[in-house]
Amino acid sequence: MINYTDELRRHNLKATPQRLAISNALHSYGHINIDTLYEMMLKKFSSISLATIYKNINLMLENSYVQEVKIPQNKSVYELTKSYHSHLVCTECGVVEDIKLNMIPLLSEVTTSTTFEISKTDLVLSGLCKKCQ
Amino acid sequence: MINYTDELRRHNLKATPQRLAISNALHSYGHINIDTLYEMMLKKFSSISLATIYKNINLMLENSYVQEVKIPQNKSVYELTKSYHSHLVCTECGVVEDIKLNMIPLLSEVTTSTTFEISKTDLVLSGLCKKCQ
DNA sequence: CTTATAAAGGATAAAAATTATCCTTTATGT
DNA sequence: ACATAAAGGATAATTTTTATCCTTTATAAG
Repeated sequence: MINYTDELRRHNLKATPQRLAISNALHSYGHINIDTLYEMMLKKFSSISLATIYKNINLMLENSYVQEVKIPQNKSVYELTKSYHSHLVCTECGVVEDIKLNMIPLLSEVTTSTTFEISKTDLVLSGLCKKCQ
Repeated sequence: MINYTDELRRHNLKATPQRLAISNALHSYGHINIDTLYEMMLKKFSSISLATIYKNINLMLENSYVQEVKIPQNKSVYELTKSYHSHLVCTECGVVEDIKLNMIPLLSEVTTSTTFEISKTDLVLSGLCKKCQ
């Protein structure tokens, strides 16, 4: 159980018990969708409202405290913001993993072939994890 | 106006007037979301149902006739299936462009660092297009 | 060129997902 | 300790997507 009080405040978010619990759920799961997060939260706060989950995730997104990962043919998952990385998704069991990849060569390829000024890169690699192969 | 009759049939989809129009809308727009597609279709079929749009897009996705592109902080757009490519998205005006990038080096990097067997790669590069810079 | 039939379209209801509202409670700066 | 803006909970309202039901139609076979 990490204490995320300061980290929340650093992102201009009041450190409420619900937000601390969301932070810990995100940390322990790594990646979690709204429904699962709601279920997890219900265990700690039996009367928490689903609206609270939505309001918080949206606010946390606005304040860059969490990131959304859009998963092909599935619901988005959320993660605590950390240094840049890509994602691996298992199409069988749905597990999501982080992976650090060097995007520099790709980005310079973009620079030479287009006039876009890229500021953000979202890469999701789908396939089978070890267990599901 | 391209005739997509054969192309639809090749994907086991009956060539109805509505589907031919959807095909042409996808072709002329390149990338289009559900709402815009519905608006476009209403011009040709004043009484087309939104349900028809959803049913067709879902069926076309199942039959790999179209692909979904999940856009960060926005609604998904759809495109006719074509050879593999990545996407550029302008965060200002929302325009979506295709871009061919060599993913081989990246994928071999994945192979050496993980046990995942990758079968699909979704890359979305966000930034500013020429006009919006 | 008919005809039979499975499938598609339209209208609409239902369900699912997300956001807004309103009032009570609480985190936090002073 | 207190004042206050903000957050939580309950719930309504919206929005998005899917299901249902009946009519129409694309298409394959004769």
